[in-house]
Amino acid sequence: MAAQLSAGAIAAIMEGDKRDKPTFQIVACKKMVAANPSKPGDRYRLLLSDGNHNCSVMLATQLELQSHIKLFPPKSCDSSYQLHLYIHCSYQVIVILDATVVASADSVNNEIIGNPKLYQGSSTSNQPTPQGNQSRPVPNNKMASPSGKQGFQSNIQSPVPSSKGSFGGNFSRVGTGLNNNMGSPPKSQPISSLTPYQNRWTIKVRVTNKSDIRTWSNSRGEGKLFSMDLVDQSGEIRATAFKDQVDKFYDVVEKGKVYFLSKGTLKPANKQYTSIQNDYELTFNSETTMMPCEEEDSTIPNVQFDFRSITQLQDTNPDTMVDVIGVAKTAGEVQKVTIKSSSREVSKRDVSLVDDSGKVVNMTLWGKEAEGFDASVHPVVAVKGARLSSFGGRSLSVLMSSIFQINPDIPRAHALKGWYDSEGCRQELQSISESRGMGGGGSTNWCTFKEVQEQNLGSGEKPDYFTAKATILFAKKENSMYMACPSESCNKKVIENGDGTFRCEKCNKDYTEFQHRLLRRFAVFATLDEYVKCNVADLTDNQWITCFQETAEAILGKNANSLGALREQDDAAFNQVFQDAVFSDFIFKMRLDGDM
DNA sequence: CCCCCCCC
Repeated sequence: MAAQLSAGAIAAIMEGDKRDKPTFQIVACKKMVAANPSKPGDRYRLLLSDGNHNCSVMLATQLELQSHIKLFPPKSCDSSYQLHLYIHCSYQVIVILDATVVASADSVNNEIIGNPKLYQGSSTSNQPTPQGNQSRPVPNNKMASPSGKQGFQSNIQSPVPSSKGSFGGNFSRVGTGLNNNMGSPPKSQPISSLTPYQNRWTIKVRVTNKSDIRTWSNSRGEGKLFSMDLVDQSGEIRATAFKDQVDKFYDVVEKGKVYFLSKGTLKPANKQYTSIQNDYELTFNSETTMMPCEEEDSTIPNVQFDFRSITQLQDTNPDTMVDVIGVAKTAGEVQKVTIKSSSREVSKRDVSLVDDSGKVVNMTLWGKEAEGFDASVHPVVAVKGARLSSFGGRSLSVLMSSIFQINPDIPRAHALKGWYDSEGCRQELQSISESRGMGGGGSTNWCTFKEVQEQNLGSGEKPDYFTAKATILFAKKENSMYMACPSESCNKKVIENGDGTFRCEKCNKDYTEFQHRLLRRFAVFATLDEYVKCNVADLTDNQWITCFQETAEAILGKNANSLGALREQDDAAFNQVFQDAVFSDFIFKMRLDGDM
């Protein structure tokens, strides 16, 4: 028994009417060129028939609907299927958000029902394609101002199967021209319906995050950019403005505000750098317009988190971006660290984050967020787009692009705070981050130097870290000490002024004293226990390593200042210190710098 | 067209 098609539904939908769960037949199916070759998700365009008309539609990729595709693989494109469809119609493009098979191709003998003609617009006289009415006037966002009057309610029956909750019906249909009066509110479509296949659209979005302006310079050129996170009921997307667009939009865009945003280039998103849930991201171009929405529209949500519990982080691949929420149980002191690549100094603070999955994770804050953080009141911390790393097992870093919120007013935060105050604060929770200074731990990368070579460690752009048991073979004592600035954590080499004072260029100050500092080079031989047995005489795997102050002091068993004094007073004893270090064994945690 | 996000 063949199901009835919803005759006339295509024309009705295209002309602004709404149809609940119309039934169509799929008369053709075409796999599109992958939008993002690195992503397995394919994109399909279907030719639907309501018995009267054909219409080309897109399947939304973000939906679990992809599983339906298995029912009509490209091989059997010519077969006919009937689908019970929930559709969302937006600017000249119908995007299928959900569908149910109600009849197989076999049940209609693989034949096309009726004699459908391509739908070519409401006036069928001279519209060559369904896109043929592009020549009609389009809403002019510069003239239009939102009045709060709602347009066509798409009234989607089935919520999008997504963690983001229900897919509200606040999207409007635009652009068919029929009910498009100039001066009416800008019509918008959902973020989730944006694709590279459609280039005229308007979305109504809240800016939930806005970056500073950043400049870049590389082999492909240089320029400046800023990026922002945009959210509506249907989802989220990241947008970036370059160069001229920075000048045009940076001051217009205000975090938290709602905008009508029209036109831009959609391109595949690189998920490596964001936790924004969209296969695409948006690049502003010369046609892009962005109009503030005059009145606050509370139907446009704010930041959308997709939290993972701390225990789940153990099973999440490192070097990905995650959303996390937890209670700050403890926080370390602010530390000043010097960035190797730029010699820049930044503040960092490690925070222990706990949640009701019963686990603790270490999260690093940087800069002002590190300096201003107070864990004594155990605030709830929510982060969108924290970087998960494998350091110490699993740990987190809050990036410049992350959204970092303290005590956000969301249900999950209140629940966590309640859990912490009533029981969590007294529980002994297990950390998924190795505590600092520990030599062991499941994640320690034990290597011999031979293995370091075999694995090409240190050949990437980033440094590699490994741990080796090694024997000191030789301690080079020449030029191993220098006169350093006496001020704390400066360590800059001072210049002797000749009058008994010492100049530090970094501090721009003269001092009456200096401190000795060590910068040591040791030849070492790395071993693993079974490796040493057969290779102890083989010194091909020796390695020069550089040790800074604290490590060198540990190896030599003397602090730098006493060693400096010894050098001046007793040359033989000074030399003996270096001799004594030879053939002693240590466990070294080493950094092998990349990009050498 | 960025995608650096630091340290152990």
